Amino acid sequence: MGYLRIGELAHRTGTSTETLRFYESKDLIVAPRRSDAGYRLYTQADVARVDFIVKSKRLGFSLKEIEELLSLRIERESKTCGEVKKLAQAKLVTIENKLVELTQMKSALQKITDACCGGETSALECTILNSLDGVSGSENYDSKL
Amino acid sequence: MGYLRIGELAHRTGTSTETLRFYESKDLIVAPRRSDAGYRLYTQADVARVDFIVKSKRLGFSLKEIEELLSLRIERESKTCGEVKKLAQAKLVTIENKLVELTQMKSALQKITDACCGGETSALECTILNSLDGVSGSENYDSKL
DNA sequence: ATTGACCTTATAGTGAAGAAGAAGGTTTGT
DNA sequence: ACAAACCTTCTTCTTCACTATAAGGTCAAT
Repeated sequence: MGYLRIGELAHRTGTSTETLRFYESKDLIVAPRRSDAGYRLYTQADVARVDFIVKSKRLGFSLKEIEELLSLRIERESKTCGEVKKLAQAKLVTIENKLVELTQMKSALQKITDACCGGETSALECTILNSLDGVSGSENYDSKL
Repeated sequence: MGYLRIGELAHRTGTSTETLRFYESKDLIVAPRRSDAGYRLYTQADVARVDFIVKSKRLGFSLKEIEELLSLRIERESKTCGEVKKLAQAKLVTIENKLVELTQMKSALQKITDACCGGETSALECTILNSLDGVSGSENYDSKL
């Protein structure tokens, strides 16, 4: 009971059937069992997995990075517990950097909406770059992780 | 004093000269003044602008979206104060959604690093999808903004 | 004055992430 | 029983965001 065909999975996750087959070809989702006619049959676990992929993409992760996140698990004899932990911690740093940058961006936008219309700041100076002054910069980001 | 040529700007922002010319062709950066020989001469403001572009890209914004963010300013007769404010608020919603998702991802990864090695959870169950259970889902995200 | 490291434009090529289409098989409703 | 709406594989096309190459001009040092 409860199997989904590819169209239904696409609908629930806001993707398309082509995209799902593409993800399968890239090993982002595991090849599901098939019906007698050869139709793909998905489960709820697949819905969660695809949701995760969609979300991660919105956050700027590439499919390759998403694969790494999804394969963060202990695989007997292939990956030790410590290795997984190390990888997860590296990803955590990436995410924390993104959080900082997003937060800066948020407060810059808030400054614009708060101050520029009816605020004391001159309207012509209200750009996101002005609002970011003092936080923007190429310092402190390890582009390679 | 203090002008940068394209190579120096590329170096300071972690981009390349080709990328900078490409951004100029896409109107993401304003065509700078030129030297007698036709060399592009950039200022500190350009450094900030490119830094912003690079950062925004890491956060999953497309070049088109970045252009929108950068053009959030009152342009006499083309955009009113209220229009800018409305746009900025829409962007704010997008960013807040990203913040929520990133935060969920962060705590999922923290669960992995905290619980999986030496924790009471069975090592084989330690995947990011398990950690995300209960928060993952395709609910509540306005994909169009 | 010439070498090397810069810069110029223009055009072509690449990789990621799909989207579209062809040709055909399956399932469901009427 | 037959049409509509699914599904299958395979191949080609598109968009985005660069990246590389060609052919040449500039600048600073030796």
